[in-house]
Amino acid sequence: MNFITEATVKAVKHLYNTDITAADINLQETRKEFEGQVTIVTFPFTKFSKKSPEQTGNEIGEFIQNDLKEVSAFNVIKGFLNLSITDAYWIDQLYNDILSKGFAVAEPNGKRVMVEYSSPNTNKPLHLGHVRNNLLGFSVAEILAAAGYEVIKSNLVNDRGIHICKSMLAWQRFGNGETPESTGMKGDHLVGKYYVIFDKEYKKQIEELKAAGQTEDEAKKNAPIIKEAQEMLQQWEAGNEAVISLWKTMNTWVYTGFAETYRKLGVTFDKFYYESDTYLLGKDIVDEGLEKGVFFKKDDGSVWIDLTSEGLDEKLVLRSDGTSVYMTQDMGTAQLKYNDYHMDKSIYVVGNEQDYHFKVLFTILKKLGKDGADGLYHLSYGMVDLPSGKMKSREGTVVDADDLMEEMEQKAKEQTEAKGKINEFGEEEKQQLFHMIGMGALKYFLLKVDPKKRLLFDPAESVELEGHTGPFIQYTHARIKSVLRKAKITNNNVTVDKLAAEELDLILTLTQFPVIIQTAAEGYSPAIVANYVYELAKTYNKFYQVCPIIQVEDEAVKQFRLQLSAASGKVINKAMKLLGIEVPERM
RNA sequence: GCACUUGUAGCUCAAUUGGAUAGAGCACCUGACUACGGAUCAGGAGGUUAGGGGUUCGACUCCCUUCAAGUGCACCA
Repeated sequence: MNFITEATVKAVKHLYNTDITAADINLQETRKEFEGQVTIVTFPFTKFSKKSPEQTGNEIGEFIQNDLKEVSAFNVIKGFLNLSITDAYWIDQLYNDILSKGFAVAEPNGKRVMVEYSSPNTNKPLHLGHVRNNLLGFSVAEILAAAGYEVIKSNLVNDRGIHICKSMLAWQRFGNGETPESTGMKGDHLVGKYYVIFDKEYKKQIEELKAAGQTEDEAKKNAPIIKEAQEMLQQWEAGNEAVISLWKTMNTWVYTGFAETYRKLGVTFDKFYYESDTYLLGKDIVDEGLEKGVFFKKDDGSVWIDLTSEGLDEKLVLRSDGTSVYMTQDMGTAQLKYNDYHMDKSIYVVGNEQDYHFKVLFTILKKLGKDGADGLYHLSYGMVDLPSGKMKSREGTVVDADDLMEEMEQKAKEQTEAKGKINEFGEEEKQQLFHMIGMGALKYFLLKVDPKKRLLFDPAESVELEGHTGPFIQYTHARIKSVLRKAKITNNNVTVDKLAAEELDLILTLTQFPVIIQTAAEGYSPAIVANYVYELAKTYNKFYQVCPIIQVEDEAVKQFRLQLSAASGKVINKAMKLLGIEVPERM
């Protein structure tokens, strides 16, 4: 729509002798109830036109209509100038833009971005909250790549700390040598089982101590099992061979399990960082900060930064005993990542309970004048709630990722078999399809909501395959493919005299796709893509209902509609790919 | 208590970033196929955009305020 903007700039210059830029022009799609396809909001121009909005609109409209052969008519309603663009222009858009190879393929913008997501703890399996994180991270990475960035997907694995020692200790104590092989359990689930066992035992001991007269706080500190876990952590840090060996063994179980979950989720990573490697980093940055006067040292030796002038608090960056805290580590890891990749932007996909932490971290790095500090962004997302309330691991109300995916596939299987359209599929082909549909439902359900909002996960609604869902869009794709199987495209450039309203709508929607990608990339929001592709599928279905394709007699019209269908299928496929969702040929 | 986030139809979500009469899906009613795929389409009903003020040609969107929900405010990660 650049040519409209240019003509508007020209019109304003000519009529009112005022220079404006493209940014001053508010272009939007014309609302359905009015004539035209493109609308210019002319209220802002009245400042220098010194005329009523209507008169201003008419003058600009007249100028543009004379200036551009593509503009066939215009009308003005209040401060809205609606332009009608010729069918010939839209048909040309279909062939030379939408159906061209380069459509919605952004030029590389020469910028590199890292998206860090997933970042699991290695003491328990992934749950629904992680699923939201993983899908968001993966999709944002795809969208950024489509918008022209070079993308590195990274995963910072939290593989050390007291929580890991808890699982290790409980396994040592109560495990009887169980392994994933001996039990047939997925490794991450097995380790998670012992994390739960630890917690049970810990609670039991707390109760015992309380019964013996200790306060809650005392009991929590003095329970023998927690002391043992702490001791184990110290041994781990001291490099005790037996502890390290157990740690390696159990972590390997977990990684094998995670790899399976990631594979099913369809997410991938280019680079893994491990906290066992990075937890000591950042101390040199503390020194640097002290030198630069950004940090200060208290009498007890602890190091702080004063952020009260930024509206934040004082924050500890190094303990009085010289050991690191979370912040120290994250400063060091940020530096490490930057040294590795020199990226222009660095996205952290982390839940919104850490908003404050990242605000502080980014402020510190900026104050230190670190390279890349301006490109830091916390993609903060809301928690996932269940209809019964919050997910709590200790109360066993978490939704396990593996179980969830299994259920979704099962539901997809039932529904698909009931339709009976894929009876000739082989067994493996069927399984793939069920997985595709089940995951399509799950992914779409989680991604269609604005990331920053809390998400209510209603299991009954999530397995729904009708309405505003992933399978609805997949179905539309399968339907298009079915049409294209039955009638072949033989003419690649056929034209028609006049477009039906539904055809025009469809082309208009299709042309928006590149803009949608850019908007989604700027806002780090898969939801924008998700809502767009739903709109597109609906628009296609409407077209499909009203406009016969194969049955139409006029061969030119038939060919044109086939092309339009092919274009729709292509864009649906691409858009869904940005969400990490596959679309089937039939279902 | 302080800070941040959120609040839109009965429910789950949109709204081109300040634009026209706030749109979809689910649920509820009414219609459309012996088929170009009905996992679809057309229509009906459903709203004081949490409440109240303000800013302006124009406010779900910006500002102030009240209310409600969530999260954070460790020498934990």
